[in-house]
Parts: sequence; C-alpha cells; structure tokens
Amino acid sequence: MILPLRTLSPGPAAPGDDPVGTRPRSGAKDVARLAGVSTATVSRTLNTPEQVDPETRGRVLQAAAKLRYVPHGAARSLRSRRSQMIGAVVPSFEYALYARTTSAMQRTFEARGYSMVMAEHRYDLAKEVAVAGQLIRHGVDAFVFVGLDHDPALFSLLEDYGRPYVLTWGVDPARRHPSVGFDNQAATHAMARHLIDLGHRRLGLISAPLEGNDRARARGAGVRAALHEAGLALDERCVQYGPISLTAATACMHRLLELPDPPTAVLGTNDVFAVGAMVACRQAGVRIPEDVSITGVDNTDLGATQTPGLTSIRTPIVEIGDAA
Amino acid sequence: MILPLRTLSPGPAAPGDDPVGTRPRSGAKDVARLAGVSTATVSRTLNTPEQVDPETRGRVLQAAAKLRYVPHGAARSLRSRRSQMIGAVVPSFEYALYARTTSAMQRTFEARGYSMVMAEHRYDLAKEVAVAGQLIRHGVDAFVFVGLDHDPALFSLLEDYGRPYVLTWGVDPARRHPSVGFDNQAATHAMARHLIDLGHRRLGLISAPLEGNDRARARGAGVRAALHEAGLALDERCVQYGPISLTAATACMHRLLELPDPPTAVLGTNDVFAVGAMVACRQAGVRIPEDVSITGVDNTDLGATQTPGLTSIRTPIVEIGDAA
DNA sequence: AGAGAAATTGTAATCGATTACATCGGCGCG
DNA sequence: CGCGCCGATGTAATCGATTACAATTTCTCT
Repeated sequence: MILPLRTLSPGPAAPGDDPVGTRPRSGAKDVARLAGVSTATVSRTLNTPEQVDPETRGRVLQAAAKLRYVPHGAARSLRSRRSQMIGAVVPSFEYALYARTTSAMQRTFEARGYSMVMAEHRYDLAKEVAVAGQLIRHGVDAFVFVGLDHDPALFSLLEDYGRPYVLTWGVDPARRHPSVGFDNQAATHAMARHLIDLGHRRLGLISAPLEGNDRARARGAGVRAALHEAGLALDERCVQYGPISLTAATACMHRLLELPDPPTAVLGTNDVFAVGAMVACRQAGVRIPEDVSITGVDNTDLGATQTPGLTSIRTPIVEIGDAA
Repeated sequence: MILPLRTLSPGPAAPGDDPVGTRPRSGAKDVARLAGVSTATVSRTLNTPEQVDPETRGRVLQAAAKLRYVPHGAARSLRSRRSQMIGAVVPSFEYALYARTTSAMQRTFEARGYSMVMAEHRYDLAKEVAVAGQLIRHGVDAFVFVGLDHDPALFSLLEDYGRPYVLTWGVDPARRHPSVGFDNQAATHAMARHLIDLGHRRLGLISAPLEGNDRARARGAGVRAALHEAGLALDERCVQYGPISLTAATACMHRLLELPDPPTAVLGTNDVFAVGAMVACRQAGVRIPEDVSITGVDNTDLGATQTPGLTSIRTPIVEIGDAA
C-alpha cells in the first residue's frame, strides 16, 4: 500500500586507489619459453591438441596454467579471421521472453566454444543495422536476429561481410533467409477461432505497433483471418496499439472499455498485453470472464500470476543452436 | 482457460544457397589508395581527425563511405590494446530488472563510443569467473558486476589483467571495491519496520538462496534487525528460500501457509517472490490483506499487476555510467 | 636396409590496424 | 639569409597470436 522510495548512494572515489596498472600479463611466448618449445607448439597445444605429442602437451599445459595464460583474443581473431563470438540482436531486453530464449541459446553456443554478445535495438530497424555494424567491427562471426522484418541494409551488410545469420520467432515463407520459429499467424488464428466458437462476436485486439514488427503483423492477421472465416470482421476501433509494457496495455484496455459497444473478448498479442488488460478490468470493475474474456499469447509465467488460460507458445531453442 | 500448444517449425536448409563467401571486404589499404594517402592518414582521420588537414580528411571520409569501410576491430585492439567494449556480467537475464538497468547503462556507454556485451552466470560464482575470463579473452576493457559477493579469484583475475570494474546493486561498506548501488539492508529494514508498526508480530520471509548473493543476505539482515529492535525474532520456519521464479515463490508461500501458525505478514525480498506469494494465497483461498499481508521489494511493474503496494527502489543508472 | 609416409616441432610470414619516428615544406624571426 | 619549429603526411615497426612450409625424427613396409 505504501511506496517508500529508496534513494541511491553512489560510491564516491575510494580513498587512494586507482592504479589500474596493466600487469605484466604473460603471453604465448612466455609459456613457450617455460615449456621449452616454440610458440607454434603452444598454439597447437591449445587449438589442435591431437597434433602434439602428449608429453609435450602436458608440459605446455602445465606452463600455461602456472602463468595463468589467457590467449589474446584480438590477436587470435586477427589471424584466424574468426572470433568465436556470435551476436544476438533483440528488440528489447525488457521483454523477458527475448532474454529467456536468448539465454537458452547462449548455453547451446557455449557448449560449442562460442560465446554470445547481446545487443538491443529498441524496435528501431535503422538502429539494428547500426548495432550489427558495431558488432561486426568487434569481430562477431555470426548473428541471431528476432523477427523477419529487417532493413534491407542489414542483409546487404551481412552479405558484404560474409556473416551467416538466423532469424528467429518466425519462419520466412519465401525461404529467402535462414529462419527458425513458429507460425505467429496460426497462433492467434487458433486463439480467435476458439473465442468465436465460444460465441464471441465482437473481438478486441491489443497489439504492438506494426511497423517493423512482423510478429505483431502476423498475429493481427491471424485474428482477422479467423473472423473473416466466420463471416465476421474486426472493428478497427477495437484495435489498440501500444508498446510492450503493462501500463501501456492497461491504458489500451481502458480505451476499449470506454467504447460505446466494447468487445466481449479481448486478445492480447502477448501476455504482457493480456495481463495489462486484466489489470484495467479490475480497476474498472469489469468482471473476467463474465463481462469480458481476455487471452494472451506466449505463455510467460506472467500469465500465471492471473487466473486465465493463455495460449502457450514455445520458441525453438535447441534447434536454433543447431543452425549455427 | 485452455492452453493449446504450438509446435515449432524450424526452417530446413533452403534450396540451394549457402555460399557464405567472404566478400572482398575493403580494408584501410583500399581506402588509402582511393583517397591517395597512406594508411596512417586513414587511421588518423578516423581516430584523431584534428591532426589531419580538413581537405585530406574530407577525401578520406568520402573514400571510406564509398567503400563501406568498417575498421577491423581485432586489428585495432591488438595494436591499441583496448577494444572499446565493456562487459556486464549479471546473475540472470530472466530477472528482468537486471536486464533493464543494464540496458540503461548500455545507452550511457554507447554515447561514449563503448559498446556493451552481456553475459550471465546463473548465480554461480565460479561460473562468473569463467565468464569474466572469457570476456577478457575477447578483449573487454572494463567490467560491471552485480552485487558485492564474488569469488576472490574474480578480483585477482581482474587485477592480473588490469581491468577496471564496478560493482552494482550494493555499496561496499569497506570501500575495497568501486561500487555503486543502494542499501539493500535498509530497504527491507524499513519494510519490516512498517509491518511491525502495523501490528504484525509474526513475519514470514521469502528469499533467494543466500550463497553468493549478498543482496539476499543484506535484505534478510534488514528484516532481522527490524524485528530485533522491536524485541521480536524471526522464526526460522517462517523463512523460505527458492530461486527467483514465480513458481518457486508460490511453492514457498504454500509451505508458509501450511505451518501450524503461519505468519500474518510475508515479506518477499523482491517483487517476483511477493507476486508468487499472492498467487499462492489466491489458490489457497487466503485473503490479502485480511488474512495475510504481503510486501515486496524492487518495484517492478510486475508488482503493478496485483493490488499491493511494494517498496520502490530505483537503482542508480546514470551514476554507474559516470564510473566508467 | 632403404624409400617413403607419418608424426612432431621449429621458422617465419601473416592478419590489419595503430603509432613512433622520419620527412618535408612553409613560416616567423633574429 | 638561415635556423628552428610546426603541421601534415609517409615509412615501417609493432601488437600476439595462427599457420604454411620446412626440417627432423620415427615408423612402416617391402
């Protein structure tokens, strides 16, 4: 009920310590000397151990451990022309689902010796290109993107630099780009169909802005298609757009409730929208599901905090790893 | 109410396209040739523009743009001994709050020409060291960590490689490490105090496992201190530990409700726990706040989906940027 | 035993930028 | 007029690994 606000306390500069002196870090040369071999052998021990005599290998590894040797990634990737880094570019870290699937991917990549760097573009396709360029500069070998909708410049950039990539969260019907995901349109189609079967005739829709967001477009299309098949149509006044946040979703739902003839069922294109809508109903004293039905998509555990059933969609996680 | 499960459809290999041919990417040398200067001048134009004649600079920039030149990061950092990357190591991407503050930081760093790479350690301090090592290999210049509790090996690693760092989400009382954050203990102390003032005598606590998690420990200590001041004590049976997830929190709350004498107020050490607890109460038919009070910490918008008031804590975001 | 293959290891070129140092023309000043 | 400094630019060394190639030793097989 109360909301006491804690202020922050930044730690001011500590008394007298800020040497940040670059330590005499040991290089491959030191390891080579200690092990009595050449740097070439050190490199081989680390990268292609089977090519080196077990006895020598032992000496080298021991020396490396003793000196706490960590190979210099920049030098390695300069010469070998690959960095063992793959970049994941997601729309936003705040929508937990992206973070979750990405983190699952990370574990897959990790097992194969790759590490992952993440970046967000905040639903700005131009920014996405810039971010990808940034990552290329840092030597990222391959990319994972969310969605099918991207600036053409992104693809030409990727091609120019010969970087492989996968698109996730959707399948490219034309197969022009490697992609892995699910059918967003079918998901909402099924959901809408279900609502229609329950007798609903007037559906509402809360969606993310469509621009540059093929997932949102596909999900919207699914709803319209289902209505169309039933000889119904989607009243555009019953469609509300907003950023993926609870407060925005709540505001959207309030607008729907204020319509002269509000929808009897509202479909959120993801769980955040659905839960936001529920909050709005509770605030407005509208009962669920007596007065209005609410459904979502994505099956986050956010949905579990309420008392609805939400469409569950599992995004392919392991499969994406194989695509690398 | 229903939970239709969508299956995934991975995009199998496309017809006949997988050339991944590394394009004739243009290097500084090409730019130099086109602009009629040496590579040194190209480098200077990009890094210290004021040292180069404006007229020449123009030619170089034009040539660079024409060739879509992107400097090779590995080569750059090999020679200049810095990569313009800062690494953020968080416990988990799934707890949205970490992602959020980190993403805010990213924007700050970006403005200064740094880019950020993120990694998670999944609440495993040893893993954290490994991850940091990994990042060092990739040439990360500086680090941001969450919490004060870390493997000593982490600090010695950082020192060995002369990497500056900041700890966030807490302040180091001993000031042995640069840190920026807030007083976790004071937050829960105030919260517990508030509950005591309301007349509660038997408090419950849902917390993350304490090991390697100073935030959880500090927050727990705050509760105990407040109780102690009031001449009360925390019944250990009323303390439940679990990972930060709604389902775990719900299970914890169920255990508390099954006690012979359940607490009249339950304090979650973050909003996920609090909301999970509320879900459990609803399932068990326990009324809030008549039968039991529930409070949380962190003020995520997750809290807003319920009808409670939760302690709000803003983590320092801009301040952390300055620490870089 | 001798030729050729296979296994190990060393030598040195190389990746693509940055940067110390050298060069060169122009300018100010005694 | 000549010395010295300054600004702009080129030359070449350098960062620290990888890896092509060569050199050496050890097997293998006839």
